[in-house]
Formats: sequence, C-alpha cells, structure tokens
Amino acid sequence: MPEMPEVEVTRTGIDGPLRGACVLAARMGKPLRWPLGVAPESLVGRRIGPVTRRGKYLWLPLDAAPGASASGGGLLLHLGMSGSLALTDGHAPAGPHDHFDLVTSAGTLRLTDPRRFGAVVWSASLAEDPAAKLLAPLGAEPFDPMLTDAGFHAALHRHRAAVKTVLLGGKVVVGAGNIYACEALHAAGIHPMLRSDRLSRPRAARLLAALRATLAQALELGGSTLRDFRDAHGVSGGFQDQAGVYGRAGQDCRRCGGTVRRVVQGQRATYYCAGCQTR
DNA sequence: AGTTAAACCTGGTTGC
DNA sequence: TGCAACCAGGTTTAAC
Repeated sequence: MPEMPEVEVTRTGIDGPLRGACVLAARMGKPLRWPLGVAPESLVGRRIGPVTRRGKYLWLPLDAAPGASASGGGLLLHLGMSGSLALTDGHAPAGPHDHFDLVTSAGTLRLTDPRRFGAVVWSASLAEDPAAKLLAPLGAEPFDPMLTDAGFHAALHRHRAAVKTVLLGGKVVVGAGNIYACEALHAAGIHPMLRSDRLSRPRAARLLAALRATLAQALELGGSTLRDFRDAHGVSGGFQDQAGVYGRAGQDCRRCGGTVRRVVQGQRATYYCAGCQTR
C-alpha cells in the first residue's frame, strides 16, 4: 500500500507531535514480518527524537532512558502492503489488526496492518544491524540532488529487466511502488516493458523528471488511498482520483485517447497506454 | 550476479 | 445466497 508519498505523509504527521515525547508503554499484538528484537518494556522511559524516512522505511529514534543502563537506539518501521500509523488519544481499544502500540506522553502511536507484511524492528542505530542490513540494498532517494540524469541513466543500464520491474525493485531508485511506477512511466511516455538498459539518455532523464513530478504531486495530495491508507490523523489521500493509468484498464487515456491496458510483470499488475507509451 | 518465482497474510470483490 | 477464485499499495528469500 504505502509507497514513498504515503510513508512521507505519515512521517510528517507524527514527527512534530512525537518529537521529545516520552514512551510510557509499548504493546505488541500479532507477529509482523520480523520480531521486534527487544522486550517492549525496554522502550519505556525513552525519549523520541526526529522521525526520518529512508525509502519506505521510517526511523523513530529512541534515546536511552535517563539513568538506565540500556543504550540508545530506535525503531525501524515499515507499513508493508496494508499498514498505516495513527496518532490517537489511545482510548480506543486495540482491534484485531492493531499490532503495535507505542503509548507516549504525546499520544498513542498505533500500527494497524491487516496483512501483517509490515514491520517494527529495534535497532541500536541505522548503521548497525538489523537496520543496516535492511537499508543496504536500497537505491537513491528520488529527490536526492546527487541523483543526476547521467547517474540514473547509468544505473538503469546495469539492469536488463523491464524498466517497470527495475523501478519497482528499488535498487536504482527507491520510493516508487506499483502505482507511481506505472504513473511515472505514463507521464514519461515510456513503455513499461522496455528493457531498462535500452533507455536512451534523454528518455532516462525524462523518466527521472516524471518520477519526481509524480511523487511530488502525490505528496501534495496526501498520497493515494486505494483501500486502507490513512495519514496519521485518519485522512485519506487524493492522488488515486487522478491517476492517468493505474486501475483504469479498458478506459481511455486522458492524454492521447488510446485504451489503457493491464498486463502482468513480475507478478504485479502494470497499467499503461499503448498509444502514447512507446518502446 | 542478475532475474524470476514463491512466500509471507488477510479481506474485499468477482463470477459461477 | 454460497463459495471458490482472484485481486490488492511490498519486500525478502530461494531457485534458476
């Protein structure tokens, strides 16, 4: 579910309120992708630092509790396919899909995730395992100014799979999931089945610009809500209402009037317009 | 080493 | 109406 815009919208929703707050209690529900890696009680008394994002992961720093022997660290969170974080007063009882509560002096941070592909993992720092191991394979941040047209083009040339599959893989650039990979390729006029290493330098530049524009627009609209996603205050995203191709199989392309098609690549649905997306 | 399939889970929608 | 099949925003792991 949550692609980079949804994760970033979530981050901005919790960072301000939680910064400097103190952990009062923690509770785990059903198991998520990986074990927490530490006793939930050991989080109590810690102070929350600035929440940051890397790809679709969030990092919640938790300073050592004053006077405690335990050292600092933090929680690496991932929302998987169906996860969302809500910051509430904590009065609502935990439902069957609420799998993690962090009760703080600024409210309760609750992870709801029906499919449980998400994760909450303790790590001593971002530079140490398990966080380091999880973040190591990730490609460039899409808005990193160090990611240049030339660098993007060169990175695409190291892969022979279809360009859409490579975008989704996150080894070249992170952030785009199934919706935004489809939308960026449509905006750039590039066929999703074109081999990654066959993109010309100008088309690679066009794709990077389209990806950035697509993600920026999604950020402005609060992300996409297909079913589950809500921001930290329970608000749905608005991007899905103006998708160019995603979920529009059989309908007319808004740009060229062609028909939007659905194919499957790497076990994932791909939507594209055969009229204006060329090889 | 890079690419592809299978796996992890649950729930909503579709079709017979 | 009932139930099986299929579909869904992601990523790791195993297997070519």
